[in-house]
Amino acid sequence: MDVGPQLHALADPTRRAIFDLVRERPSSVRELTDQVPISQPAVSQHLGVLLDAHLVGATRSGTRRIYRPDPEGVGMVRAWADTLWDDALDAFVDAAEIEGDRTEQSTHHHGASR
Amino acid sequence: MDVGPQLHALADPTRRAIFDLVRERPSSVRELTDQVPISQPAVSQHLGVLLDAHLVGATRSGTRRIYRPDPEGVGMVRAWADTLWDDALDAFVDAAEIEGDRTEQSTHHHGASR
DNA sequence: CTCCTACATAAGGGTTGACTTATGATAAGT
DNA sequence: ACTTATCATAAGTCAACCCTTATGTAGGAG
Repeated sequence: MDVGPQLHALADPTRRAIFDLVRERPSSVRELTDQVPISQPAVSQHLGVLLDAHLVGATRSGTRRIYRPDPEGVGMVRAWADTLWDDALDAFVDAAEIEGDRTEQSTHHHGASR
Repeated sequence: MDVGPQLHALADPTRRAIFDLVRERPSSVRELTDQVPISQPAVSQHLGVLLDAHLVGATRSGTRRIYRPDPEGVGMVRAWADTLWDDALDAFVDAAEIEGDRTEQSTHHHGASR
C-alpha cells in the first residue's frame, strides 16, 4: 500500500489546516479561503493536491464546488498507521530487553524478533 | 496533538524507506547506508529528522549507533490517524444526507459562519 | 445578452529541502 | 601511539515546493 501521496499532502501545515476545515464541515473554496490567510488560487492548489491523494472529494453545486473528506485516502492512512503500530510494539519489547543488556555487545548479536 | 514533525519526516520516500528498514531490524548507520542508494551523510541527516520527530531512538554500541523505532512518535501518528478516521466517517454520513439536499440556498448573501 | 460571482490554471519569484564532497570527532584494534 | 572504522557536521548545488498576481472558464442573475 503506497501512502506516499497522502503523506505528502498532509505534511504541509496549511494544507492540513484546510483538510481539517473540510472535515469539520464540507465547504466551498470561497468559505475555505475566508478561514485561511492565503489567496484563493493557493487554496485551490492545495485542494488539488488533496484531491489527487483521494483525501477529499468534490461535488458541484451551481457555480460552487463543495469539498468533503474522501474515506478512500483517509482509510489508507489509517490502515498504514496501524501497520506502523504493530511493528513498533514488537520493537518496543526488544528495546526493553536491550535496556538491561546493552553493556555486553560484542560483534554480531542481532537477534531478529520475527 | 501536533503531528507536524512526524508527517514531515514520513513524507519523504527515502526517509520512509530508512524508517521501514529500522522497523524491520534495529541497525547501524553503516548497515542502513548499504541498503539505500545514497551517501552516508545523507542517511545521517535523514536519521536526524526521524530522531527529532521521536520516530526513532538511538543507542550507542561501541563506535556504532544502533537506531530503533521509538513508540512515542509512532503512537502519536496512530492516535492522529484514528481521529481522522472517526471524523471522516461522520462526515461521510453527513455527505450522504447532503446528497439529497444540496439545493438549499439561504436568502442572505453573506452569512458565512459555521 | 451582459455582468458578476466562483473556481481553476498559468507564469514567476522566493524559500525550503535533499543530496553531494570535505572535514571533524570518537572509539576500537594493532 | 598510530591507524582504522563509524558517524556527525559544514558548505555548496540543484530541484521541489508554496505563494503570489494575472488570466481563462463556467454558471446564475439582472
